[in-house]
Amino acid sequence: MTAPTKLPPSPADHPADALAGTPDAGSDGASGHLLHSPVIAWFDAHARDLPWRRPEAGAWGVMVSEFMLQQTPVNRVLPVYEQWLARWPRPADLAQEAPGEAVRAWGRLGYPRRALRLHGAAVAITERHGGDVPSDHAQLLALPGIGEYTAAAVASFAYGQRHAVLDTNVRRVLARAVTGVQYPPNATTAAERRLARALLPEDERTAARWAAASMELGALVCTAKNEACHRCPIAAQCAWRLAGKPEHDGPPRRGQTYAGTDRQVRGKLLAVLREAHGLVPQADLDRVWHEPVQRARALDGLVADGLVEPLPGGLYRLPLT
DNA sequence: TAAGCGTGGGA
DNA sequence: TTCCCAAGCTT
Repeated sequence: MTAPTKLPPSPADHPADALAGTPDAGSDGASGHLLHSPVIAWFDAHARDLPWRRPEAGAWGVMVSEFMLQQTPVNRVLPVYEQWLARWPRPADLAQEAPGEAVRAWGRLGYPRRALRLHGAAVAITERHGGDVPSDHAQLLALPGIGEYTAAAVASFAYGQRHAVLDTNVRRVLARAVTGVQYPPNATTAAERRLARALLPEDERTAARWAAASMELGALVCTAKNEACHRCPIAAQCAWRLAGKPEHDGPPRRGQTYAGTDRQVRGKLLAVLREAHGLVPQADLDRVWHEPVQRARALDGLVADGLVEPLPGGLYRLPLT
């Protein structure tokens, strides 16, 4: 039970009701939703001009951006996104490349398995969908590297469909504005999905607008730290703020360990492979980490993941197939 | 369900 | 410097 002790007297399983104008009022009618209208109006005035939001980006551009933005900040994605789309303007262009080229072009965005999966998705789109990014949520979900969030995001942003787009930004906005807590749970819960669905405007175009707007609000105003309530269009209705902004209790938010882990070693190994042009001898890889057991384990992991291709004679390269 | 998976910037 | 965080997915 994550509901705060003090909330408007609405049924616990239908918290959205508390925000509708009247119990039976449509959530997107001319009367406007208590959250939708101000957030969408704010978005119209303050949305960033990001390349994947421009019409010419197309569904492929949206999809590429969503892969790159999985756990990577916008500012770091921007230059790589531009180069990627210039080089591979359509899924089929990427599909005919070696997967290692995708890994190399991915650069330092992090989590390079995403590059491999994006390549795999491009192959699947070319083979199964005639080279066009599918608009169907289930077909998107079936592609490698696409989970619940990304499928909803592509369907909504690229095709204007009505889906609950529940990313970390939206989760935080809903946790605060509706549930009245500082942070959402570590893992997405059924209650959060229910709430996001309940808050979805009926009208398809409005729903898509709401998805982008609520996400942007979380990214620019309702941030994890140093939230800017004075710039928030729904500060007056925010349950968390009205409750006096109580600090997160409960279990500590899961942190990410990195220093000294296999992950760090994998990163160093792959950096060598990325920057090399020809085949890389084992000795060049051995130089990145002093501890041989962990080094070997990390390299084995990269091979197992398909990020590195081992060749006879102790040589390595990014995958050709 | 929880752990594993990169990288770099800002507080 | 250290810690926290950034449009998640997969197993």
